[in-house]
Amino acid sequence: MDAEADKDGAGAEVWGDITPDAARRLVTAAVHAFAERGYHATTTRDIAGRAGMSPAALYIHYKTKEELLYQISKVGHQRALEIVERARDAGGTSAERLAHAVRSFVRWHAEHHTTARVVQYELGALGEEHHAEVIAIRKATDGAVRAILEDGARTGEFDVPDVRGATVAVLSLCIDVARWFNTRGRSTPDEVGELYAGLVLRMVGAASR
Amino acid sequence: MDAEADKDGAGAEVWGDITPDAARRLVTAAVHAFAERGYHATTTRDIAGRAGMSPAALYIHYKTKEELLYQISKVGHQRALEIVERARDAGGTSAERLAHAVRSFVRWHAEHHTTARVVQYELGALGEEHHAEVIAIRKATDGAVRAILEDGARTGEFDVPDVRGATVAVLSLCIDVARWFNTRGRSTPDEVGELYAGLVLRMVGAASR
DNA sequence: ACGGAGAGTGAGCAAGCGCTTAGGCCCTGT
DNA sequence: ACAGGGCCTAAGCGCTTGCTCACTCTCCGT
Repeated sequence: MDAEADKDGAGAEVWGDITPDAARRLVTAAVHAFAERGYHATTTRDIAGRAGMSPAALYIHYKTKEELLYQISKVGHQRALEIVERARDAGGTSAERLAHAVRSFVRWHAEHHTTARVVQYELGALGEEHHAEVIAIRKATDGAVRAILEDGARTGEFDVPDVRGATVAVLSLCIDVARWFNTRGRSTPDEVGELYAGLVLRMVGAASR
Repeated sequence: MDAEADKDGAGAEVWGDITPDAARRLVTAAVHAFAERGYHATTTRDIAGRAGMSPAALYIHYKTKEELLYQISKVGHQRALEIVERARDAGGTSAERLAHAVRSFVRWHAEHHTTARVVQYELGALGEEHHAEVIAIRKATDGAVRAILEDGARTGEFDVPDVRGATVAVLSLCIDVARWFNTRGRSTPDEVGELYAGLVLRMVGAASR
């Protein structure tokens, strides 16, 4: 837990290391615009305007509008993958690792719900090659969660007859947080993460231990 | 279970009673186009083309492209609401009613995943008034699920400390089916409904009874 | 002092957008 | 026989879109 306090979920600890300054402003502007209206309803003029520059300036830093989406989608997917891989490779019981995965994955989707919304719901707007690249990262994420569930099922720690189906359900539950979460709601990202970790442990039959 | 066999989920038992014939063809064409590419990326020419008519013909049956989305969104939301209300008002224990709700709600989202995708993920493209109308239906859906959970929590049938949070999680899990389900996948709508009903019962602590 | 690279702008192009208009075909009631 | 409404099309209007171009400004090494 380092420096954050990111009011709207599209902030520094995700895009902080992009240079030059104008390129970073463009990315965060695009994240907000894409999350609010969707990729296709966002104009390059809108992005440039939010970043405080003229429409033409966008093309100095990015070749096309789609490349801007690609940058957001790729980095976002990589961050999400790192989170579940860290949980998969952590120590402890399968239940602890699953709880860790859900807690941090959900917290990321809530905290960065603006970015996450673009990452999870705008990938259909990517070009063919970029789309395939992102799908590969998603498969790895799916694999990491499934690995935890398989471990727990094998050791008898979980009661999961359909590992593949349960994997889909767990990921589904977490991803959908990006759709409904908003900062003006009742719960904090930490609270949602904690609640969801508990719900998922019950789902896989690990709560009574 | 009446006449169905709806190959792609945008079919007869949802839009079958729209007249005249051309209007129905336009709606189903729009459902497919919106689900595939999203509302903003779909052109009126594309919709008309899929329906086998000229672009201008669209405006004989619908005032605007947005009104087409509104029709789809409103009818779809109403159908979804009916499903959970029927489960809420059914007889049996809270667990039976919850299982019924999840099973049929999930099955609907899987069977009509094309329609459901538009219903669940394109409502942001609606105009202000239409959006408000649809949000009201969604609140009613949320209320119906919460009512079942509250019943079970009051009678001690469920173990749910946070009813509001659990309601969000249950609905979230069901809705997200529309995003990932496809007919070329491993599971049928019935199978996913059954699996999810079981997972949700465990989530609310009702499985061990 | 000054040439060249990097970063930015104002104007605007070609294409595509949602939607309208003028007119034609065909069915129906009288 | 024929007026009138319902349904449809070809053509196209006004506008916005993603993106480009010619150009300017500022900074920096020599």
